[in-house]
Amino acid sequence: MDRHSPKDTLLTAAECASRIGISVKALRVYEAQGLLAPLRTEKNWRLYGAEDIARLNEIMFLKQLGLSLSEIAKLLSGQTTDVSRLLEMQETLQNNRLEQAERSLRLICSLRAKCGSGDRLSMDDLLDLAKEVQMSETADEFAWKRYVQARPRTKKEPDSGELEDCAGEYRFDDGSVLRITTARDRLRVQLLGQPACDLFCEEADHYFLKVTPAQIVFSRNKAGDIDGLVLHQGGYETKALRCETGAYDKAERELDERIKAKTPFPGSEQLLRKVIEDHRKGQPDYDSMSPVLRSLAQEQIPTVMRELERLGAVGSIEFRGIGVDGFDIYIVDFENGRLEWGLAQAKDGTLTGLYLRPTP
DNA sequence: CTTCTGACA
DNA sequence: TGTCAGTA
Repeated sequence: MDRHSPKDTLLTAAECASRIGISVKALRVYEAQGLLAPLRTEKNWRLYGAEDIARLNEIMFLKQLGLSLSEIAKLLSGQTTDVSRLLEMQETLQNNRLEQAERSLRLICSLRAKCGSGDRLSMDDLLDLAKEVQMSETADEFAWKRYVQARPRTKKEPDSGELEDCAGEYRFDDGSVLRITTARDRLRVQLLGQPACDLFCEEADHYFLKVTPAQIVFSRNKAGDIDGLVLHQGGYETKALRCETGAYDKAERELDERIKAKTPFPGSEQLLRKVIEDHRKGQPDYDSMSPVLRSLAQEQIPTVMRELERLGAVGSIEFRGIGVDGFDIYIVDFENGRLEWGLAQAKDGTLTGLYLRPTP
């Protein structure tokens, strides 16, 4: 079957290379690595069509994230390029870089001002600076992990007995519990306060969700028994260890009691005030957040700052109750309006969830 | 004059 | 990846 419609322009290797700004050699190397498969003329000349250029975009995107050609080959094998998925990743990557650059620039400017006025930089200043540099280095890693996580997957029949092996309860470092159950021919995953989701097998011990780009990879001990799992979601990899059965039910009962008794997390109102003021200043305490929330908060900060500026000072805060997902819900009155805020904390006090929305 | 492959840096 | 040789 012809992959190209008649009106598609086909480019020779030289044209293709010069229009993109790479070398013909590079094109040949990509092809040798199995990344590209352009058409050929009778004389065996390469012809690049739109699909090949799309693939080339994908290759160059992954390359700029620091992946080697062989890693890219593994990632792309058997997949055809999904341009809209690629564009979405490009957009979030560049937005992240933009925000990262602005953060770095703000810090650098303030430190330069300090230097210029003759002050010596403090230990904290230098540590902050180093951390900032480190963050901009690792930021790209999230981008390709997210890309890998968003990759389309095809399901396969799991080996017999594997589903039963995986079923059980698992606890994350922050204390939250995840339950894996078998249902007919598949696994289901349940996180407290959230609806159960079907899991689909991709390969042995590797499962994926269809409702959201996320995967669960089970790990086995030397005896071959499942002893934990890693949740891949939102660019993050979070590990959980198998725990005693009943932990999930216990956590569920505790949550039910909290909901009935309307008991907020200890000190959560005070925490909310601090969170709001930190956001107003544009300096949320990222260290007290879970990694997933941290990246969300970093993406949202410009929007939230604008909103808080519009709303003005905080007036009264009223506790509304506990949501089914365990969030403490507050109605916050500001000078110029009111908002519903929700926040969730892990047992160790880490902020794991945060949202704000107009009051219904 | 150009591309292609394969070798070597 | 760049470059070079020997072809088609």
